[in-house]
Amino acid sequence: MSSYGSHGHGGKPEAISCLSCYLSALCIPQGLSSEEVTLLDEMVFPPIRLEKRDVLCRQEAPFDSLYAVRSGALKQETAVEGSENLLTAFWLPGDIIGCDAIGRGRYPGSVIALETTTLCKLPFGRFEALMQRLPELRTHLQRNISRAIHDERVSLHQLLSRTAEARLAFFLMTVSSCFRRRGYSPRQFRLPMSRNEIGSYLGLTQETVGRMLSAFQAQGLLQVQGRDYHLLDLARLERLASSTGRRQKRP
Amino acid sequence: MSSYGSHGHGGKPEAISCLSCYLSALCIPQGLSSEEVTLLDEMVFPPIRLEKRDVLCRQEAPFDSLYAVRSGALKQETAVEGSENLLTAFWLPGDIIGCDAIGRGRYPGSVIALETTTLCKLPFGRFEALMQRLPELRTHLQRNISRAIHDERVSLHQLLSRTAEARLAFFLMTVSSCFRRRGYSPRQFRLPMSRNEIGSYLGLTQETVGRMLSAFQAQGLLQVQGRDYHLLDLARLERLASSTGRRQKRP
DNA sequence: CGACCGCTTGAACTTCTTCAATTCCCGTGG
DNA sequence: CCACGGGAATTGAAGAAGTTCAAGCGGTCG
Repeated sequence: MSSYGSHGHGGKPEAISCLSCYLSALCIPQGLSSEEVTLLDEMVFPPIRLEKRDVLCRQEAPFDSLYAVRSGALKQETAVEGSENLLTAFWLPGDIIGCDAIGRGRYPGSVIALETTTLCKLPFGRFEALMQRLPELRTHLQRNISRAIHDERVSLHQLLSRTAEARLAFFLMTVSSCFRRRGYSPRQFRLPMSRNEIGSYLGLTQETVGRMLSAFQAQGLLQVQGRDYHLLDLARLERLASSTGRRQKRP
Repeated sequence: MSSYGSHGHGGKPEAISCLSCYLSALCIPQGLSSEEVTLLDEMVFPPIRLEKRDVLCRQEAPFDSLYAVRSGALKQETAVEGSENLLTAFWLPGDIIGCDAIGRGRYPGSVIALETTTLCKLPFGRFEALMQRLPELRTHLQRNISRAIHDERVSLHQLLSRTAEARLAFFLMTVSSCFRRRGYSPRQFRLPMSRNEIGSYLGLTQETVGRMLSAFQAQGLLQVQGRDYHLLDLARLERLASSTGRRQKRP
C-alpha cells in the first residue's frame, strides 16, 4: 500500500504521464481537459509490473484502488460457494480494474496476470477527492460503470441461449474489436489465455472450445495455432456471433 | 415528460413520501438522514400507474429519469440485431430502473409492466443537482450500481455453465429472497411472468422450464399451479441453485 | 361458443459433456 | 544440448441434457 513512493513520477527511468499515454482516449482521462489530466497525473502511482501468475488482489481484500491496465492481460476469478472458480472477467490494456469493487468495498474476485503486465494504480480515496473538484471525472466514471452494466448484461444474456459456435464467435469478435480500438490488428493476435480459461469464461469445456476452433478452421474462418489466432473472415464470424439463438426454427 | 405536474404531492388522494414509504430501506433513501430524505421527497413525482403490457420506456429513448418500483413488476426487453428479443431484467418493488441507462444516455431496452404497477419517477437532472449537495446520495447510488455489476456478472457466469435444473432453482431462490427482503413470504408467491419469459431470461425454452417445474414438483421440492408457486424445501432448492456445474464428475 | 394463448407432455434428434487416449509443446534439469 | 516431464491441446466414442416439433388440454376474453 505504501511501497510505490508518494506520488507522481519518482526516480524511475520510465516516468509516465496520462498526458502522453497512448491509451488516454480509452482510459480515465477520456474527455478531460489537459489541465484536468495534469491533476489526475499527480495522483497516479508509477506503473506496477506483474509477471505471469502474479496476483494483483485477492478476492474479499478491502478495496482501496482502481487499476488501469497499460499492457498485458489479466483475469478475474471469483470463488462461489458450492461452485468451482468462475472466470468472471478478462482485462486488456485500457481497461479499468476495480469498478465492481466500489460497491461492496471489497474486490469481488482475485485478479491474476495472464502474462507480464503493467498497471497504473489509482488510490480511490484521492480519486474521490479529485472527483469533488472535477465533476467531469465523476460523470465519466459513472458512465463507464453504467455502460459496463448494460454491456455485460446483454452479452451474457445473449450467450445464455446460444450454441458453443455462437459463443466462441462472439468471444473472438469481442477480443478482435478490443484490439482494434487499441490500435492493434483485429485479425491477428496472440491470446494469453488457455482453452480452459476461455471455456470457463463462456460456460463451455475446453474440449468444446478446441473442437469449435478446429471446426472454424476447417471452414476457413480462421487459422489457429496454439494461442496465435488469425481471423480470416471477420464478416462471417460476426454473423455467427450475432446469429439467432440455438437452432434456426424451420419456417 | 411534463404530464405529471411540477413536483411534490399534488392534489392526489394518495399523497406519498419517501419518509413513510415501507420500501425506503431498499430504495434510494437508504442511509440518508430524515432531513435529506425530505429534500429527496421534493423532487419525486407522484406515483405513475401502469397496467399490464403498458410500456414505461422504449429502447433507445433518451434517458431522463430513474424510476423506483413501488408495487407490481416489470420486465426489460432488449432487441439485439440478428437475435430475437432478449429478456434482460425483471424488476420488483424496491428496485431502481434506469441505472443501466445513465452511461449511454438512452434506455437500453423497453421496460414493460407485467401486471398493474406503480412507480416513483425521479428526474435525473434534479437528481444530479441534489447529489451535488448530498454526497451521501451519490455514494449510495454509486454503490448500488457497482454492486449490480458484480452481482449480475457472477450470477450470469454461474448460469452459463449450469444445467436447466440449477438455473431454475437459482431463479426461484433469487425471487424468493427478493420477496423475503421486501417483507413478503419467501415460500409462497405469484409470479407475473410466463414460462416463456422465465425461459427467455434463463436461456431455456418454455418447455424445459415447464418440465423442470414438474420434476421439482415430483420430488416434493415445490408445488406450482399456473403462476402460483409454493416452495416446500428451500434448503434443497438452495443446494440445487448453488450446486456445481453441469454434471458431477465421478470421483 | 369459438378462438386464442399459455401450459403440459411425448418422441425424435442435436448438441455438448464426459471420459480416455494420444500428441504437442515448453521449460527444466541432467 | 538433449532428454524428460508435465501441462495444454487434440481427437474419439458414448451418453446425458436440452431443443425442436407436434399434439392436446385448460382457461380466458371477445
